[in-house]
Amino acid sequence: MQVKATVPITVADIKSACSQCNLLELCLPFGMSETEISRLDELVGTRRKIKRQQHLYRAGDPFEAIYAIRIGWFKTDVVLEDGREQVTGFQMTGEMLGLDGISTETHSCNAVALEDSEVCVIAYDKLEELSRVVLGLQHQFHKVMSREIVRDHGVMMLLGSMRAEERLAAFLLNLSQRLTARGFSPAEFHLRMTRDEIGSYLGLKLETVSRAFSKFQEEGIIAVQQKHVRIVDIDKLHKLIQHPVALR
Amino acid sequence: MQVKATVPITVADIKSACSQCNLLELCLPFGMSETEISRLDELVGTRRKIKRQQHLYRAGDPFEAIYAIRIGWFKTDVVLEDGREQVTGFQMTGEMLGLDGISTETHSCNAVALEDSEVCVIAYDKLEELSRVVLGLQHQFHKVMSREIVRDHGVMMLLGSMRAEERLAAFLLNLSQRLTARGFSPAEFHLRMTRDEIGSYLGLKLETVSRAFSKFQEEGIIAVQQKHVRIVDIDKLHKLIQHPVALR
DNA sequence: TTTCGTGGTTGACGTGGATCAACGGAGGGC
DNA sequence: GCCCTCCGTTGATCCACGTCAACCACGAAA
Repeated sequence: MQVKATVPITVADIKSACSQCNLLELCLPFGMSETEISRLDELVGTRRKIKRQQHLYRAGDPFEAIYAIRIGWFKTDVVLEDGREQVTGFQMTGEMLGLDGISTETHSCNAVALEDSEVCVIAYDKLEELSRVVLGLQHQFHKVMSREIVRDHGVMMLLGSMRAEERLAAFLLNLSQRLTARGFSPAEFHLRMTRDEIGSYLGLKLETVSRAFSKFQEEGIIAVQQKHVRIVDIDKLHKLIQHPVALR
Repeated sequence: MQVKATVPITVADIKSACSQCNLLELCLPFGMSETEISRLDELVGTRRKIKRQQHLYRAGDPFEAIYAIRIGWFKTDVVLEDGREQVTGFQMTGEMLGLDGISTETHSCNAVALEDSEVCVIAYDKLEELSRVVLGLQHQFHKVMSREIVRDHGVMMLLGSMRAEERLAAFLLNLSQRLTARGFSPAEFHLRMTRDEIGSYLGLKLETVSRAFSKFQEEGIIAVQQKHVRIVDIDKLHKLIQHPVALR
């Protein structure tokens, strides 16, 4: 194992998460001043590695912390008594998990790693405490929660008012946009989730998702092979949503 | 909804909103101490009356305040460029509106009064400021936002995984439960929204909503007449969700 | 290398809810 | 009072997506 240059790894490095982290502009510290961010370092107590398919938390677990994803992908889902599962979101680097737990002090959904991942553990009581003194933190945390609410409304729109192909188009555009913000290619990526999980998220059956992928491919909009997707014609993708196939 | 006896309105009543308000245990001050609540009175600057069908705010409006409903009913919705509308929620007395605006400092949805209504205007900068010193306020505000996220996940479940009759059953049970919490009859109420609006919320067409109402009536689960609903057999309503008609 | 299991694709067919259409009833405005 | 508009109901028909089933691709384990 080689270490970059000759900087010794100290306890400080491990502890001082935020100020050293390259996810600044994607994560909770976004928009905060340098001095504010340096105060955040006391916030992230631990990091936690989660292997693929393992739970970060489960519905019913007592709520203690929220999590910022450092590396990897997660899905969150809720499950009905009869076993029906609804995926409520896919989260990637820099995004927050666990906000659902604040309301009842118990998590109300499951968070599962889609690949080997790592999260920063942010003790909630510490966050409340610190956000009383670090103004930027309070503000940014509220924004993060609000953004989640807005995102959820978008998903409702998708589930309540769009047809299968529009939903998939919206899904792909959303992924592309979030990957771009993280410096990845906007046009080419690997899906971390199965067709079944995409279907659950989009309110469709996996066969319908698969057929929509194939249709897009036939029409020269994307190139798919299993989990690998390349967006060939992003305009067409946009138009699919703006001008639905059937005028209704 | 019945109106409480007519108490003369004084200036004190108007200014000292929270400590005098009978919505304490439903609204933002929930769980706060008496001294904490008395500090909230400086928070609610104004009240605002909104007539039926009028907007409290519109998508695109600059965000300045959140709102607590004192009297009345609202719906929130998002509208796509092509005109498709998705109702994202129905809000009643004691519930909060405007949380969507925090993330971008611009409202992302419309809030429309379903009947003549009145809200408490809570300036957001004041809220942030005060929640730094009043611990209970900070905590409660976070809970309110988190609860909204959890509620949204429930709607996703509904839209993504339930069939038409289950959706309507879940909707009616949810209304019943919220009305009960406000001291109204759990079994008999007036809907403030049209079939079309219910349909938009539930991801169904108004005809489907109407048919589901009729079906429930035939089966002796409810009695409906236009907007008046009486739940006759609440157990059957619960079972409709727990044991969906078709085993799948 | 083969086998096995999981995940993805594709076709044939069924159906729940959308669409189209006609009508009836309630309530507000005058 | 009457009109007019909006809203709700119900029936007939259609179609987007679900269901069922067969098969294929890929990666891990043996």
